[in-house]
Amino acid sequence: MKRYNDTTYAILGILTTECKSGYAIKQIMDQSLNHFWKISYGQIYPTLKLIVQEELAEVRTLSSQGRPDKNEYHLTSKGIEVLKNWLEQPIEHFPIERNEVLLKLFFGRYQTQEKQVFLLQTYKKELDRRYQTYITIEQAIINQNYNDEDSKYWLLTLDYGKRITKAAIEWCVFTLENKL
Amino acid sequence: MKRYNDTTYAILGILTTECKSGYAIKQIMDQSLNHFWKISYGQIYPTLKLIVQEELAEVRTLSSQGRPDKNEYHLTSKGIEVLKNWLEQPIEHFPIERNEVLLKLFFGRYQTQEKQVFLLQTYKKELDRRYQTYITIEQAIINQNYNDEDSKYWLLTLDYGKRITKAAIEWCVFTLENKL
DNA sequence: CAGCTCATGTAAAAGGTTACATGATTCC
DNA sequence: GGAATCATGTAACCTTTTACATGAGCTG
Repeated sequence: MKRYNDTTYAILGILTTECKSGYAIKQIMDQSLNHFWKISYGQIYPTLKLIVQEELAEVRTLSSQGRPDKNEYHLTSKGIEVLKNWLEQPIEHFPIERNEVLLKLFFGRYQTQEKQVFLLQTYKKELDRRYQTYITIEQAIINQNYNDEDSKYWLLTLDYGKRITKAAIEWCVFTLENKL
Repeated sequence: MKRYNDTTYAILGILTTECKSGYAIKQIMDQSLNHFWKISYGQIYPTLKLIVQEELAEVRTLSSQGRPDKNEYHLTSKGIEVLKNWLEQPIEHFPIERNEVLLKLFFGRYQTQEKQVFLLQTYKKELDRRYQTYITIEQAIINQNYNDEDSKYWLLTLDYGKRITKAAIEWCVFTLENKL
């Protein structure tokens, strides 16, 4: 079976939900998947074109008065097959995050202690902000989609985000208190 | 001050250590920075060329018999200035890791439970392997470089790696036991 | 004598971001 | 009246990976 990149599979996956336009894909990405996947319009629209070319989805154009036309993409059975096949394949590349904060700290010898403290405090603020965002999304999913089959899995990914973020916050606190 | 990309700063930073050739940069990357930064030869050699062009480092070619010539790159004072300046700048992009495991789990509805379990077990194995690697590197740093000023910071980044990885492992265990 | 390590490098392709262009509606 | 939202899309650019090329010495 022909292979596509992960971005294509991510979009294919989102097309199984209510989100069926380029704009809606971007929205759900920024809201619900933001902690482990993000994507720009510069990828979304060309990828949707590819998906139609490959007959993984069909496009239906809805012209609403006033607003620009909306393209709705609906998965074909081939599209669903391709998605399911990808889901069954073992993971090839386990993620290694690129972390600019750690990169700077790695060369901390060339920085003043004051700047190091500032770096970690800023990082901690960002992590705190994220943690709160996850809780907000979690509540939104629990309130809105409690009978949706998807929500179980969405909550699992959020739990991951929360745990990782909490560990990172604890590292910040510990490092600021004891290690610099 | 002229801006370069993070890869350039990473290499600049490594050139402050004993590692001064393209090959040695790749080695330390794969060993000590691997948990938050990685890089390929396809980036290293062109970037080193750029660094010399920009007069951030000077190159000294050592021809050893038998082995191919070795290029040693030594930072200029301008190079050190550029590095220090970057270290002082606030972080622009806080990392968002792309996680294929979570992406697949997000669409878990289209996968069998059996495959979900396998996915998480494989991920856990990889995380366990990583955790062990961090401990090994930690020991190596403690034994070899205990009087090196850098080692303090290197251990801090390893502590981060360990904490994050441990949190991820705990999520795997919890999810496998209660949530699928 | 096969395979690994040391050592440098390039070219093509893939992947991704940013900036731009367009334009109506709705909210403050 | 200005800003945000809805909505689509492209082009240039930047970044990164992969595959290739070369070749000696050392290890089992």
